[in-house]
Amino acid sequence: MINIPKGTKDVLPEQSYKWQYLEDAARSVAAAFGLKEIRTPVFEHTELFLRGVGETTDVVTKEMYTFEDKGGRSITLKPEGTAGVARSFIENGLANSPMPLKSYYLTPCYRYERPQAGRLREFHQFGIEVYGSAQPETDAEVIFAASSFLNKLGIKGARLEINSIGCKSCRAEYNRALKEYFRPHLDGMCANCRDRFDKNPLRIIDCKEEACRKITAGAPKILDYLCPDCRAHFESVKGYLSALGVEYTVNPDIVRGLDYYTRTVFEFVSTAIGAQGTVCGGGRYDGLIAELGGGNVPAVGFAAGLERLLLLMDNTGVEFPAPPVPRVYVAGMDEPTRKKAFGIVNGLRVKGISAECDHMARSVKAQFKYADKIGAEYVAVIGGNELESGSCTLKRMRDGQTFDMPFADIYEFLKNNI
RNA sequence: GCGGGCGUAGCUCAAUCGGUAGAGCGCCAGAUUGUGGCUCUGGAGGUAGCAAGUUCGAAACUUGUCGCCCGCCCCA
Repeated sequence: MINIPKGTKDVLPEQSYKWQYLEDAARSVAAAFGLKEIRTPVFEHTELFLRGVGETTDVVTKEMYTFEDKGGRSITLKPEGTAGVARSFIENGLANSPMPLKSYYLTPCYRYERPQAGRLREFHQFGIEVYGSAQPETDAEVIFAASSFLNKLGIKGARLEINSIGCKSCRAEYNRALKEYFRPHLDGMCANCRDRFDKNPLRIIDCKEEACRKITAGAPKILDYLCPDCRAHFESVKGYLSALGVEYTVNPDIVRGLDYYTRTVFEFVSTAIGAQGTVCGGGRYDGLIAELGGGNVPAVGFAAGLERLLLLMDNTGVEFPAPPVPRVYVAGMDEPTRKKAFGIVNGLRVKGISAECDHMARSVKAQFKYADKIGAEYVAVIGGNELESGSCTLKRMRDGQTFDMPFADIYEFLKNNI
């Protein structure tokens, strides 16, 4: 027996309607916000993620699915969606399209991690990317789009937390301040953070180790080190959010684990799905396009984890719309009547009505049971009498009411009886 | 990469002290000749994750291994 690879999940026929619901919601929100879909490959050159996501990040150093292809190229399955979109933006000269360029994606992503609640090795993201605008209202719009998406899904238990981690220049100053603060405490901190001290002191803020958290509590806050421009930008973003009635809390400890973020960062978090509470995360990444060899193009975006959203919805009792059912089941009895039922059903299908008939050589009674199980709205039986008269009775399963009509009228009847 | 928990039917789970495997749900068929849900009857379905070991005897005890789940880390 060969089983599914660790950290992956099958979406079975009985569950797939939930995924379709999520995806439909994503597409409809995207459409309303003027975002167009962009599809990029599932794998890219490894180099793209090294430069885009950041060589010191955990994602890059220990979580990527990297392999050499038969041509000797180093290839990596995308661990996130942004780098590929940025690459495509540059490669296709999209900087020459009318700005801002507003795009979204639905894609699987791959990270080699130990699976747990809300964390898989293959997972799916809905993300949006807006290129070209450095305006604070764009940040607010992106956050509002995320919020609208969650609302559309009926998700209530996700709290919005925002922060600003500044631009290159204020971050440099902040890093200096952090080092100054942490240096005398280094001995009491975890090995990980001692390592971060040199490579990326900002990341220490994010540490969950008890000892480190105590020390971090007194550390300087990035918000106190923002340059005037970044400060004004952050204030403006908050102002636009308030204008839209979006509730948020400023959490100065949000750092984000991907190196490309600048200025605004945000997360929608929930406590209802276990330890992996971030259901949607994003922010601004003004330096990414330049980092990847493109021009100086600012950008904002977010990514939402579809598995986590599904978990959250299931755990908080959010109702999914019922999956579609066959409008009608047509039963036959013997060779000629089964053939007639088969013809009627397929004729309806061609006209866009979902219809079903027997495939198991079952008795009429068993066909009824089956029709009931699959939720058919109406059932018709074609026997000798019906074949002769050219008409039949549709039985409405919900209440048992019956409707007589010629075969030829079934389509009209179903079309009008929603 | 590190910790903890758990592996018995498709699913959820039982089985006293070690005595040779069960229930509910689901699936299939039937309960007078052409009609669902409720009920009743019957049926199919198990290499007890796998492999060693202890024992007259292992689903149960021991070890190893694989898998899953949860947490750390990280992140969506």
